[in-house]
Amino acid sequence: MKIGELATLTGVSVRSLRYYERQGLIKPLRQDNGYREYSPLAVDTVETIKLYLNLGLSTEEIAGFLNCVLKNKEAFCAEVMPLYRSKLEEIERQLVELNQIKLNLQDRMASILQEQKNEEE
Amino acid sequence: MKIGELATLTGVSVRSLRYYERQGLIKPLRQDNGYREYSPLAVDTVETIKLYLNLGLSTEEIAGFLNCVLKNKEAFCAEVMPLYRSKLEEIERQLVELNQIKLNLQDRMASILQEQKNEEE
DNA sequence: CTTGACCCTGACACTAGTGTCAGGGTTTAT
DNA sequence: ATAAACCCTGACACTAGTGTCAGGGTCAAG
Repeated sequence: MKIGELATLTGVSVRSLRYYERQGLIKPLRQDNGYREYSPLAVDTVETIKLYLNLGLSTEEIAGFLNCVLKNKEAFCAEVMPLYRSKLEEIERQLVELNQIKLNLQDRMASILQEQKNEEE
Repeated sequence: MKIGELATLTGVSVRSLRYYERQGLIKPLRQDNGYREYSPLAVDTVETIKLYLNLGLSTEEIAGFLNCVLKNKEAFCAEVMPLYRSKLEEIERQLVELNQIKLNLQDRMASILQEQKNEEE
């Protein structure tokens, strides 16, 4: 199939499909006229890419194990687990940071409200 | 004082001080030789900028109320509260999203571990 | 045989703050 | 008077994925 068809089937833009190719995630054949020719399996590949992107992995990270997970169970691919671990740590760091900001914001909002209440008297 | 001195006093890089100026946050005078000349009050200004940056506000947002909060109590500046509210909402959206990713990651990690345990048998 | 829909590559823009370099001027202390 | 340390502006890089445009080729239906 051609790129537009794959885009429609997967909900991923043509632009992004070309980007994934450049990142080494998917390697379509080429027709004589230069058009990309995707196998029907490419739909699975793209769905898999979407799944990992939604887990916060980058295309570069995904490139490191995509071939493996397309052919095997995830548990078989040794690259995956360390990546999940470090990604989880990263997420947790971000959660801590965001929660701190949230608390600070709430403190300051409470102070303002209190201040305004005092003014009214 | 000159920019290097202000940088040392505040812990903010010279580069960033120039950036804050371009963003309209601070307006030093100029000496005859073109050097920026900061008043001692600039230290407070920069500390205030740091405080708001740490709350997740952008330089552009800070520019909208910095003059006011430098001269008044924060509660006096009407621009601040709506900004805090929308920033808090944004933070909460991000927290939800990150927590979802975290749960998904943990699920997948658990699946892999379970799978590997099954393999051992 | 022409029009519209599709495809190609390459490139710039965007976020937002910071690092860093080039190329050049000034000041301060030796 | 020279070297070190400081200042100036302007510009590119970086993240990471996507939008979008330019300029051009291809294909299918009328």
